[in-house]
Amino acid sequence: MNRFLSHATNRIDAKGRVSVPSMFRAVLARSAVEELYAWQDFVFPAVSMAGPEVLERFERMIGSQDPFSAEANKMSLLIHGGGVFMKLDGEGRLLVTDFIRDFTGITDRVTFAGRGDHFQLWEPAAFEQMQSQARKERTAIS
Amino acid sequence: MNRFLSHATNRIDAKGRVSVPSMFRAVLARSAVEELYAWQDFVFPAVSMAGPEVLERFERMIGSQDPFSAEANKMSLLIHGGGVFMKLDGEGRLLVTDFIRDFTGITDRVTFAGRGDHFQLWEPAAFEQMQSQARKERTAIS
DNA sequence: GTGGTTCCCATTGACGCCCATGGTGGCCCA
DNA sequence: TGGGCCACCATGGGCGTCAATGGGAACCAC
Repeated sequence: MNRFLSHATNRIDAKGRVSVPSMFRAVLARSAVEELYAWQDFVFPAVSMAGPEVLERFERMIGSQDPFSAEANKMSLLIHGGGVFMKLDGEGRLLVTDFIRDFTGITDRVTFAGRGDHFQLWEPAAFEQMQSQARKERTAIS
Repeated sequence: MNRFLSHATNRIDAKGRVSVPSMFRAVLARSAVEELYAWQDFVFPAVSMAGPEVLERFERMIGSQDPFSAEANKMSLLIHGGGVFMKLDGEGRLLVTDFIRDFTGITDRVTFAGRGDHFQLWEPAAFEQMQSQARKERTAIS
């Protein structure tokens, strides 16, 4: 099963690096992903990461629209302006840049959360809160 | 991946220069772009930049239209009248001219935003605001 | 000349690449 | 089943390189 599952919280070191959980790195390795596409989530204060094929999927969505429309322009503002390629160092760590910090509120610890075909970086408290919130709403439904 | 991605904010120095993020310069170098074509975005208060091939693409679009139509006329006004060539100095900086300042409202800092096949210069607060607005409107994406 | 550019060079801090260490869990073997 | 060994993962830090920024001086145009 090649999915991103579960969640874990790791510490950011003095140089601003954090280890990606080995479980997630294993999924990436199986898909032979070298470079990660990271984007600022469209709903939550979290940064999502996956292989470059996700970006291509997003770009196909834009491609189906009038390239000069305000709609396509705004969408590109999010997936291009709000996205970036990242790569891990030799030890499987990534640098927590301002691009990530400003959007998520992350300071010294990161919660990695699996989301199936991608995973996300959260500020630990924000993740806690979002998760219990989702649980509440879910029980209301059923 | 040869795309303009992500966003970053740099300071304008006393001479009115600003460094183009190295990530973007790398993309330009890979395409062997020497001279940049800059134009005013059709929707937002931002100045876009890319290699000259983008101008040629625009011109082909005009060429395929009735040369006496109001559409072709307006288009030419935007891409020719609203466009200019620029080049970077030895350190990869560009001069922030009045052409750029007047249209974008940029004063002392510039936010560079990747847009796939080109990148843009924004007044930092305006970018921030536009992006978060786009995010609110487009929650349907993911 | 005067103002605005362009071409160099200097500085400082950030980042990439490597190697080191400690802690934990799994596994093997007696 | 208890002990011990080993592999792997998270984390720390050194050091060389590069990017972003600042500023001097030559150069050009009006």
